[in-house]
Amino acid sequence: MTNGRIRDEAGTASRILDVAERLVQTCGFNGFSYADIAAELQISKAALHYHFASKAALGEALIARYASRFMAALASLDTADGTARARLDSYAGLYLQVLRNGQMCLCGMLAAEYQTLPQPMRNAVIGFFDQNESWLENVLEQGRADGSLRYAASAQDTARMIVAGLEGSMLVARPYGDTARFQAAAASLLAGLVPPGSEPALSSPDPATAQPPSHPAPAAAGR
Amino acid sequence: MTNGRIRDEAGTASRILDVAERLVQTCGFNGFSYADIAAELQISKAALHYHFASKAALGEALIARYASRFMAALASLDTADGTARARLDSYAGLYLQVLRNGQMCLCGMLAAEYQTLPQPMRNAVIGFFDQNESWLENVLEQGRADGSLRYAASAQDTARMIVAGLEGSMLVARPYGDTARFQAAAASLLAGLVPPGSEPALSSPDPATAQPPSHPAPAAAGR
DNA sequence: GTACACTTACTTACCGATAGGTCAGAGTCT
DNA sequence: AGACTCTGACCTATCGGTAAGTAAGTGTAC
Repeated sequence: MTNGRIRDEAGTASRILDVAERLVQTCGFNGFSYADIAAELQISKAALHYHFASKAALGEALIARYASRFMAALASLDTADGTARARLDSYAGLYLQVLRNGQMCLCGMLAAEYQTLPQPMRNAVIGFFDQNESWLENVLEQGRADGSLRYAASAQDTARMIVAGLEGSMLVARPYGDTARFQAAAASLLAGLVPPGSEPALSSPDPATAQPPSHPAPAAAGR
Repeated sequence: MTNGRIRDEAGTASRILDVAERLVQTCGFNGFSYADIAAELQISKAALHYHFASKAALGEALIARYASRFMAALASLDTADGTARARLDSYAGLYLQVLRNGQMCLCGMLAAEYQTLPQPMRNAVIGFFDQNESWLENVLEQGRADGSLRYAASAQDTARMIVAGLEGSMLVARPYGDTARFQAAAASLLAGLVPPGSEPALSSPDPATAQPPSHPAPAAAGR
């Protein structure tokens, strides 16, 4: 009612992005087709091409939106008060949220498929990691200042280690369908950054509430 | 001359595995086709189906051979004397060797594509990680005994953190085409496991010999 | 030792399904 | 009328996989 849209007020383009994003994060960029999106949205493949001329263009839009949202989430972490260490935990929590949906980080997935991606997508993936890294560098330096974090290597190397460690924790935990696995790995990872005599970093998986590993059949639907 | 083979003494099946392995580690299981292998070996696609009835069967054989070789490498690390810490460094070195070829760990790549894999391949991927984890657990416990390693969490959680951290370091470093990035992340990762007042873990990248990042064009050929 | 049966390791030709993509036009809104 | 959004029909290329055939080697009987 707010506007004259026929279909949905959500906007077809953004609904396409929603579906495509989920598919990439679940099956990879080479693991789905325009037909899959069209079927799910019950529109024609040609309609997809109207909104996104090519799959490569869709991919670019996908990364752009994902990165913009992710950076917005990081900016919102910056406004909340608390130690750098707390922000680092929240950062890991962002990854956990994605994994809870049975999904991989969009850019982590695309990093695996990097060699098969068109150049503009490659650049965007690199850009995403660069932005994460520089945000983390900032947090790490603040953590060194406020005493909530302690690390021997440079802030840059440590930031790279954190990005890599969290991406890898998602990558490996997802096949097991076990978020506790991610939490344990992440906690163990960040434990190396905590001054001695401090409480554990990321909340360790509570055996009472943690979902048990669903080894044969993880969350998301296969194909 | 040793036998009556016409083609090559290497054996067609193993040459198929060689090419397929490289393709999976570079482009992913969904990123190459039987035609790619056939073209490279200059044989027909049907010949591939003679040796491996389906792509799924090829994938299973691929993981089996990769895992068997990897475990053999781990066993050989066990025979060499030295601290647990040294074996941990060598373990990270195995990953580095793969990355130097511009490749991802086979099972790390397949973990990303997990949702699209046939069930037997899924089981094999899980098995690979389980084997790595238990080998690492062993090393970690020995390291605690011989005093060369120190970690707060359980050996199991720490082992999972190491697998995840190294896989993630490969995943992220590869798009940058920069092995130094991997080395820095791995060193920073393992630094958390080293008793205070000890030399750094994995040899940090030497600025003199390290290859510079090849941002626009990494090593392997695109498609 | 040579004829015959059988196996191995392929090839050529082809299949139906699906991939990403194009194009002319129809329906709807302002 | 014109812009916007979308459909149906269609295109070519490629996907994994199959059927039938063949050249060369192996094993066995006589």
